[in-house]
Amino acid sequence: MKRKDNLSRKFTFDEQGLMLLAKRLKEIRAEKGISQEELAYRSELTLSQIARIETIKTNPTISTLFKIIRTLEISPSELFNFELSKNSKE
Amino acid sequence: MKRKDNLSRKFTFDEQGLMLLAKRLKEIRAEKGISQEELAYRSELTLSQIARIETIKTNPTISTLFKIIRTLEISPSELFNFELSKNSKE
DNA sequence: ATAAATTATAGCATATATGCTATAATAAAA
DNA sequence: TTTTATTATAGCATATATGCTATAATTTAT
Repeated sequence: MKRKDNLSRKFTFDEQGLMLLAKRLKEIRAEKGISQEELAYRSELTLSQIARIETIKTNPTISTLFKIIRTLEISPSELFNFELSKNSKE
Repeated sequence: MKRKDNLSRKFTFDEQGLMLLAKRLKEIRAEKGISQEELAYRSELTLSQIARIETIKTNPTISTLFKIIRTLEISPSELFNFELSKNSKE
């Protein structure tokens, strides 16, 4: 069988960052007064994906976020207007 | 069989945004004088993934970028310090 | 209180991100 | 030029992102 003893292989899921991102997205979406559904529609994403991002159920790709950024007519820096702690592991 | 006529289902790959991101990452990495390999090591990512990002071969997840941001000791806004055109499709 | 709108969950299918391991191609240094 | 370091490619395996479709839960409006 030789399954490759690669059990440690793990993908990243940065809770802290994702949490801050979710918060920021909710804020901006609220400011603009647009529903998840409308954001999804205008961004050509699905409602479920927007909801997943805001509830921290997914680790979105940057392209997905770029779509949202374009729809909200903000600059990337605005969505990422928060700080990460030095080391999430501590 | 009923394969579900879902041939239009497409994932996002925002060339323009990914290109700007790659450029920005290279810039910052150069400023800090750190090699792809060292960045990979310190970020707990692989060299191949860093290279893929810089050569626009992948659409990284935001958590992967957060790891890089932490390693470079910058704020998220610094890596995303660029503008996207209104609509990438035009 | 009830209807309507919005947000959150869920499960399945497919596309893709990432790790891992080599190797190749380039660039920098000797 | 010949090493040496750095960047770029490649292929396979596994984990996960996302679409799609319902439905449930929650919030807001009437």
